[in-house]
Amino acid sequence: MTVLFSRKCEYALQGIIYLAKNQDQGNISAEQIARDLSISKDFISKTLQSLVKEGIIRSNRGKAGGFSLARTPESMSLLDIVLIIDGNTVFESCVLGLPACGSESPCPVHDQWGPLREASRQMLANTTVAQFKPITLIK
Amino acid sequence: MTVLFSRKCEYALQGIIYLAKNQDQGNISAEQIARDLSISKDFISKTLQSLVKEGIIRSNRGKAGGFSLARTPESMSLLDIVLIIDGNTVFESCVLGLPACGSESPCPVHDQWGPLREASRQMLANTTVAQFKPITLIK
DNA sequence: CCTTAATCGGACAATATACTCCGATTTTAA
DNA sequence: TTAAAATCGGAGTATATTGTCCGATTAAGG
Repeated sequence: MTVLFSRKCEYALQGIIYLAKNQDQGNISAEQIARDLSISKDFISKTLQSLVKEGIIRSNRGKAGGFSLARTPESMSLLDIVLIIDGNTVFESCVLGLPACGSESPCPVHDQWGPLREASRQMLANTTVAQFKPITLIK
Repeated sequence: MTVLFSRKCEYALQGIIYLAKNQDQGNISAEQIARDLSISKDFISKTLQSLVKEGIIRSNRGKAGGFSLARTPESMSLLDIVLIIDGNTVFESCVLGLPACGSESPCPVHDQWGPLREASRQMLANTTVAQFKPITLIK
């Protein structure tokens, strides 16, 4: 099991953080990202393509092509990426999977989970990709 | 994607809550549980067998057999069940999946996620199966 | 114009999770 | 003793996720 997000989502986050860290290099190939982050080139490539479709990053084909940010890293929150890749079901449904749980007939942890979920959401919404620039991505 | 726990874990929680609610009936068959919770008989059966192995619930074969709680519902926390089925990786590793993240070199959300994770854990640890007795499980 | 290097897209393979089937065993009770 | 009803265990199937392969397309540069 992943902690909270899918593997694909985790890679998307790592990839976009990598692009922010190396923003000055211009286009960065999937090959380079894959090598430095120790993940599959084809998989990170596919994942980044999803972000391209949403306009979060840009891609250029051909020689000297690659990926680059489409906006400033300061304007991209982690939540933006999470919502694109995993959607927002994490922030909805009952944490215990109880079908009848809801505000009208809450389960015993419903009212406790709500604030925790909201705090997680805020944490992701208030953290920008730019804040990861000084962070080491590799082990 | 499930919210936080595997489907199997969610079923285990629902199953054990069902047993607590109907504790006075003695042995309860997987068939009855499956029917009332609208989940597969074979799957809930397998899932409950995991809990039997851990001594959380009891099982009896043969006619009039079925499952029943091995301890009082007041003494069983949600965390007990979660740890048995899903383990505690949810309460460890970096929420973003960053390989290098840890207390010595934390990612930007590391210090925020820690308390949230701990609060989730406490929520599960402090909530007993008994508290779900008045809760409706079906939709 | 040709080679090289890159994304793109579709199909495919591998793995993990979710779920099913069925025969063996156990127990109750007629 | 026999039939019914239940778990147990092992194997198998289905589906979703994860990861791979490769040919088509695009662009740069000699």
